[in-house]
Order: sequence, then structure tokens, then C-alpha cells
Amino acid sequence: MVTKQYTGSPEDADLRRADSLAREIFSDIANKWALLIITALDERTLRFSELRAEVDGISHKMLTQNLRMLERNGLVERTVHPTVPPRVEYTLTGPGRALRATVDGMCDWTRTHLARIEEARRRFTPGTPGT
Amino acid sequence: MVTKQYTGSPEDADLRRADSLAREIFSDIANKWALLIITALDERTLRFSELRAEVDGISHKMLTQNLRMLERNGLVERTVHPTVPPRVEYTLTGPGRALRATVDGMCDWTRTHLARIEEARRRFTPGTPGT
DNA sequence: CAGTATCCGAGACGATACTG
DNA sequence: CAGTATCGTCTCGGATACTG
Repeated sequence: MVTKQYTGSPEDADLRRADSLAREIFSDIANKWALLIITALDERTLRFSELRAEVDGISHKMLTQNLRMLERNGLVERTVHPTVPPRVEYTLTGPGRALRATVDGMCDWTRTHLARIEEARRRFTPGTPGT
Repeated sequence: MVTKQYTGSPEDADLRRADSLAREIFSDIANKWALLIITALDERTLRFSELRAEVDGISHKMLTQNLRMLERNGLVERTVHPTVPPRVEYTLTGPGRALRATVDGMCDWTRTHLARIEEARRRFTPGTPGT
């Protein structure tokens, strides 16, 4: 994803900027919680508490933190209903849904390769250098 | 990905096991370095040092650590040539290549949405509750 | 209910030095 | 060259408590 070996020419400045931005975005979303939140949202609109129940294992803190990050990058839209108690809903944006499609691919991959991976783990012997 | 609301029936034990395994595997691979290594390998066979140059930014330690993990899960095959100095080559296995396809999707997504995300970031105002 | 802030332990990560 | 081990730093991430 990242173009290496810059020549130092003027246009390279833009390339380098785009690359570091791409890396930054990639690093943002390539983490467990972000991806799980995206798949949990799917096509639905969920409240904070519903989302928390859906992702399972995620803490209050990680959920808010990742939601802010996803919102900042324009993957998730946050809607506040000014009621009391407050009702805040989250839904995927266009780019967010586009990403979800590929993340779904990862989930499918995990499911379909479960058995092979489990077997590979049994087969794997940590300290057998040269074997 | 994870099935919730187990009823407690006998077959549920298996479901729960499969789910926690899937989550474990997902957590393993859903991290920045693992995904970058996988895309870097692509269809090629690379030596440790080549891989290190390719991923850029990764430390010696993180590379070995993630390579072991990927090898353990059967995504990467490690070949040691008993020469001196040693020559160790890494290549994606079948499952590894299958996963790479979906990860490529993520990279493509990042590239095609760069501009929109950059704009979303500018638009994003951290502390504007209720707006 | 949703969100923020704080504390604190556990793990990530980089740098360095050492082996075969 | 590839790998392991160790150490120090820093971020991640959970638990808790407090606001609107």
C-alpha cells in the first residue's frame, strides 16, 4: 500500500503525504474493536447500549473511543436525539458500508478456515529451528 | 461473527468453543502489523530482511513476533535453508492467500476513500455535543 | 442513557546486545 | 542473516466514579 523509494522530486511530496495518510487511516481501522463495531452495525442503526451488547467483550471506554475515531474518519454517523434520557444512534455511512463489505470477507474467511487453523496450531511446534 | 444467547443445551458447548476460537483468530489477525505483512508477502516469497524492508516502520521484534503468530495459525510457511549465513524464506499458504484477497480489499478501500476521509476529518469537530 | 475523566495494571513496542 | 532475550517506555484497555 505504501510507495517506497521516493526520488525527491517535487511531486513526491504529495505521494509521501498521501502514503502516510493512507497508513494512518489503515492503522486506525486495522484493529480488533473497530472492525468488530463495523460488522456489528451492519445495515442497522444502533444505540450506544445496543452496540455495546452486540460487540460483547468491549468496554464502555473502548466503544466510545472507537466510535469517535470512526466518526472522525466519516465511517459512522452519530445522531443525538435531544431527549431525556438521551438517545444516541449510530449508523454506517457510505464509506463505512463499503468497508464493512470487505470486513465481512474477513469474518467469512475466519469461519471457513476455522478447522484448518485449529489443525495448524496443533501441528505447530514452537522451538524447532530448521525442521 | 459471534453467536450470542446460548441456551445451555449440550450442542451449545461446541458453538461456544467455535465462537471463542473464531474471536481469538480474528483478534490475532485484525492488527496493523499482521495485515501489513500479509499484503507485503502478496504472491511472493521473501526473506526476513526483505520483508522487513518491505513493510517499513516495523521493528525486528514485531516482525518476528507476527511471523511466528502467522506461522502458528498456518497462514505463512517458513522455509529454512541450512546455509551460512542462514537464509529463511516466508510465503503465504493457501489460507493465507485467501485472507490476503480480503485484506487487499481493505487497502483498495483506503486508497479510494482517501479524499473523502480527509474531508470528513476536517469537518469533524470533537466537542460539539448535540449538533 | 450517553459521555467524560482518572487511575492503574498489563501488554505492545523499540532499542540494544548476544548467539548460531 | 535470522533469531532470542532483556529492558525501559508508552499506549492500550478495564474498572470506577462523576456529569447532563
